[in-house]
Amino acid sequence: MAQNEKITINDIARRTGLSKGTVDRVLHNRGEVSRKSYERVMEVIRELGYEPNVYASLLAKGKKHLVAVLIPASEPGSFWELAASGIGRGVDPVTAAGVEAVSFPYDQYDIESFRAACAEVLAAEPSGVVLAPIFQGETEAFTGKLSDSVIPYCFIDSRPDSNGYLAYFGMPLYKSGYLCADQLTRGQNIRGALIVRIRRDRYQQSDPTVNRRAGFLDYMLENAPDCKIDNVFVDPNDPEGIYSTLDGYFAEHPQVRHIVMFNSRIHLLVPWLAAHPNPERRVVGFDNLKANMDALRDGTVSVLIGQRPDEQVRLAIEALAEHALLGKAPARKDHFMHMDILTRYNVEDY
Amino acid sequence: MAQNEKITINDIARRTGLSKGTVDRVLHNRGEVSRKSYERVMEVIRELGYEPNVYASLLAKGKKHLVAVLIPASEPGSFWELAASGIGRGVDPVTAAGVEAVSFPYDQYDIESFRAACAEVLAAEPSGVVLAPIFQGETEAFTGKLSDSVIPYCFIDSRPDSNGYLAYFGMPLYKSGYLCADQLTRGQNIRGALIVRIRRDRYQQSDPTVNRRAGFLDYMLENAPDCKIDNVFVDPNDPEGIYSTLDGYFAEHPQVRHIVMFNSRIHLLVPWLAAHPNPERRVVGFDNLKANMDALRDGTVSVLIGQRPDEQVRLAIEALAEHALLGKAPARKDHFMHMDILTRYNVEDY
DNA sequence: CGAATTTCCGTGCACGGTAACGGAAATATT
DNA sequence: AATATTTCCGTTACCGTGCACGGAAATTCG
Repeated sequence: MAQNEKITINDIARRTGLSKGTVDRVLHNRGEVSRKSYERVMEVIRELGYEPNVYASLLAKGKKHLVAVLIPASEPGSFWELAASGIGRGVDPVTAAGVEAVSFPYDQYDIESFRAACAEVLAAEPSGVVLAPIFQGETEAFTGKLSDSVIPYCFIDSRPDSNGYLAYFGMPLYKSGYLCADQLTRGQNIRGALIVRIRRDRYQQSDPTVNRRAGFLDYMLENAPDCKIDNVFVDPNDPEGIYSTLDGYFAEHPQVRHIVMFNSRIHLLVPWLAAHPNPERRVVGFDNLKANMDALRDGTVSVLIGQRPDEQVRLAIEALAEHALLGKAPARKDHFMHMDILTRYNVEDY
Repeated sequence: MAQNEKITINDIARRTGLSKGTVDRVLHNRGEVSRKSYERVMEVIRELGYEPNVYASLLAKGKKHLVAVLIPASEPGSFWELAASGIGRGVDPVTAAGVEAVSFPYDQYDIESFRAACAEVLAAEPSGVVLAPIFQGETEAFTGKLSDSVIPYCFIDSRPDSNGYLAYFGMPLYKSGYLCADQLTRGQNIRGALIVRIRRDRYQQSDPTVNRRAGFLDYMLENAPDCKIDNVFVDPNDPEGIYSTLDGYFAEHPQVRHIVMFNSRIHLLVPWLAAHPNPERRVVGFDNLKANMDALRDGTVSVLIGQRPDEQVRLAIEALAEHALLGKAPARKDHFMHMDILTRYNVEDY
C-alpha cells in the first residue's frame, strides 16, 4: 500500500523555478510575491495536488494551537459540568494533532466574571473559541472583538441570531419541546399536565426553555387540544418551597398525572415524587445530569431528553482545530444534534 | 499560556554527557548501548519527564500509520454502509494526526472473500485493525496472526469470547432486547406479539439477534407473562413471500398489534404494513438504515433502536490511532454504546 | 604484544516546512 | 542620472527525531 509519492514544497519549487521560500509565501499568502509568480505557484499546486505535511508544519512552527472554551464554571452535578467533560479527556486525537483546548470558566450568574473571562481569552490569543451565548449583549460585544482579531468561534447549546460564527452545535430547541410532549403523552389525548418552571428575574440571559415550551404547547394543541396545562413556579434554592408548591398544586388537581420541566432541573422534584408514588404518573425532563439519571433509574422520572453537551463541545473543538490546522471551514454551519431519549432501560451506557 | 519548556532528546543527551544517537538507541531499545549508559539515560528521562515529539518522529520516519477496517462491503442501504461512513469522512483529526484508515471490504456471505481480505490486510502491514467478528472460526485464526505480528485490533458490533483485543465498541445486545420490549409494550401487559425472523442456514456466522431475543423474552416474562409470542420466518430476498406470510399470520391472529424484528431489516415489512394501516399497531425494529428511517417518518414503524455503527468505527479507529501514535491502550476494553431510541419526532437530526 | 573482533558511541544528514535576513532588480524620487 | 524606496525572491538556520556510517575504545585472539 505504498502511498503515491508525496508532493513536497520543494517539488513545486523546482517545478516553478522558484525557491521554497517563495512557495511558502504564497501558501500562507503573506505577500511579497509578484502576481505572476503567485499564479504560477497556485497552478502547479493544483496540478500536482500538493497537500502540506502537518507534522513538518507543526514542528517548524513549534507552536501549539489553543482553543479556548468559554462556558460557565462546572459546578458538580450541573449541566455545564457535562459540557466541560467534552474538553480533552485524556490524550485525544485533537491533542495529538497539536491543538490544546483550555477552559475559561465563569460564573453564569455574574456578568462581570464573564467579562473577565473574555478578557483572559483575548489575552491568550487563541486560534479559536467555543462559547455558549449566555449573556446576550456581552456575547455580541465579545464576538465582535474576536472577528476583529480574525479568531473563529463556534457556538454550542444555543445560538444568537448573528452570523459571524464558524459553526453551531446544539439541540433543536423547538423540536425538543415537541418530542418532549410526545414522550410525555405517548400520543394519547390526556386531560391535564403540569409544567414546572423556574422564575428568571435578574439579567437578560438567553433562555433556551422558551423555545422548548413553544414546541411543547404546539404539540399539545395539535394532539391533545382538550388538555388543561398548568404552570407552577419554583425556586431552585428552596427545596421546601418546591415541596409545598407541589403539595398545594396536587391537593387541588389530584387527577393530573403528567409533569414536565424544560430546564435541566427535573431532579428538584424527586423528593416530592418519591414521597408520593403513583404508577400512573409520567414525568419528563431534560439533560443527563447525574441526579436526573438517578431519578430515571429509581423510576421517579419516566424519560429524559439528552443532548450530549460533551459531544457538542468536542465537535466544536474539532471544527476549530480543523480550521486552525488546515484552514477548512465545516461544510454546514448549523449542526443540530440528535435528541436522545433516555429511559431506565438505556440510561446505563449513556 | 506558555508551555513549560519542552524537554527534547538533546536536553537529555547534554544532561547525560552522551549523544542524541545513544539516547535514541535507548529510547527504542535497539541495543548497542552499555548497561551503565542505558540506566543513566533512563534515569534522566524519568527525572526530566521527557516525552517524545510526535510530529518530529513522524516526520523523520516519513511513515503514515495505517488502520485497516475489515467489515462487510457496504451495499447501499445496508447496515454496513452506515458503519463504513465512520471511516475518515473528510479531513478528520485522526487523519490530521497522521493515521489513515482504509477499508478492506468483503462479502459477508462468502467466507473465501473474508479470507482474501484478511490476507490483504496482513500484506498491508497495518498499525491496527478494526473488525467485526462475522465468521467466528476465521476471525479467531486471523486475530491469532495479528497477535503474532503484534498488531493490535478492535472489535465492533459484536465481540467473541477471546481476550486479545485492544478494545470493543458495540451495543449491549441482551439489554437492547430488553429495551426493545419496553418500547414495544410501553410497559403495558399486552396479550400478543409477533417476532419476525430471518432464517439463517448457511455458514456458522455470529448472530447478534440471539442475545437480543433473549433479552426481549426475559422482559416479557417479567412484565407481560400472559403475552403469547409468535414467531414467523421470512426470506429477505422474497418480498412477496413476506407479504403473504404476514397476510397469513394476521388472518389467524387479527388481535395481535405488536410486531418486532431483531435485525436491521424491519423495512422489509413496510409494504404489508402500509397496505394494512392500524393506528393501534406498534412496530419496533433496529438500526437507522435509510429505509427504516423513512418508515419511521411515515408512521409504519413506531420506534427504531439505533447504535451508531459509524461512531463505533470512529472510536475504534481513534483507539488504534492513539495506540499507534502514543502507545497508550484505552482505560477500559469494553465500550458498550448508548442505545438510541428513535421516533418520528427525533429522527430528523440523527 | 600486535592484530582482529566486538562493543559502544558520536557525527551528520534527512524529513518538510517556517520565517528571518539580506540582497538584486524594478520602480520612484530628487 | 544618481539616489532612495519598494517589490520580490533566494539563502539559510532551525524544529526534534530517526538512522546510517564510521571510528574509538575495549575485548578477544593468535
